[in-house]
Amino acid sequence: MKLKISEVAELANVTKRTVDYYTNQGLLRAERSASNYRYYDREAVDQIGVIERLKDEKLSLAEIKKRLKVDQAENADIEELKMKIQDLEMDVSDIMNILEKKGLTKETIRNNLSHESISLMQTLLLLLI
Amino acid sequence: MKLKISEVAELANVTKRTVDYYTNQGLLRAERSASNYRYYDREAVDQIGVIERLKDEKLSLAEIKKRLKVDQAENADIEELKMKIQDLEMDVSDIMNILEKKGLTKETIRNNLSHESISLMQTLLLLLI
DNA sequence: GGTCTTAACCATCACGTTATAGTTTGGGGT
DNA sequence: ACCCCAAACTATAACGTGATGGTTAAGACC
Repeated sequence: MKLKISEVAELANVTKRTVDYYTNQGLLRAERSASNYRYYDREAVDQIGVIERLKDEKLSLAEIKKRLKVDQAENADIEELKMKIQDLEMDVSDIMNILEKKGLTKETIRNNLSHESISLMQTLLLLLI
Repeated sequence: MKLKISEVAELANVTKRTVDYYTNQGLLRAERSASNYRYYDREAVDQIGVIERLKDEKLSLAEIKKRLKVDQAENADIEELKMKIQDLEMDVSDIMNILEKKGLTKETIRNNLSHESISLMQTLLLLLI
């Protein structure tokens, strides 16, 4: 039998809000009923235990999520990477097209691009060149 | 002169958290400094006033956002650009995540990334920095 | 005027909280 | 057994909160 959010929360010794948050962040998976209720299976309780332990080791939820993804998706990394890079190429050329057609300013662009993204791109280029 | 978040908040009679939230939800636009600080122009203060008034009429922020978007539909280009750039950001961070997780080599990456794409990214960065 | 320190500020994370609106369920009556 | 209802549960929105880790700006000192 599947568990509702408060049952999961109690069994895992966390609050409902925590289960809610983890679910929204994609660290926990839940079925949805027709009425949009979440239903978890028992495995979720253990999963929360793992998450809490990793948190004690100062990992952020984002990092924990990555680690969990690795455990479960182990493989198709390079295929994924290939596809991501294709997407990236398309995005970049789209952007450049827009930049050429419209006379948008440097500021307009920078205001819409997060600084993390810029530094990520820089890092990527540094790795490659 | 541009305003910082707490200045906007005080002038508009809302909390910083509210300004933060509206900004994240895309109801308010802010420039970002190199250090990632948000800088608003005074128009933002009035904008918040409009939002609060619409909230009194029981509109949700999502609905308010749509209404504001219509008002400034002239900015379709920028919206398009924004979305493209968001896609780009996601792609880049995805790629970096994979790069961090796996010990993929420079060669593996370069083999999957076209030469044109690299130079496009370089151009983009040159425009911005 | 330059440098150095420190208090005040800022961004983000990981939830907490309150309000609203919809859902499920254990009775109670018939 | 079937219908009705209130109590308990649920999802989501819109912030609030405390911790953490950077940033900026205003003096103090040289």
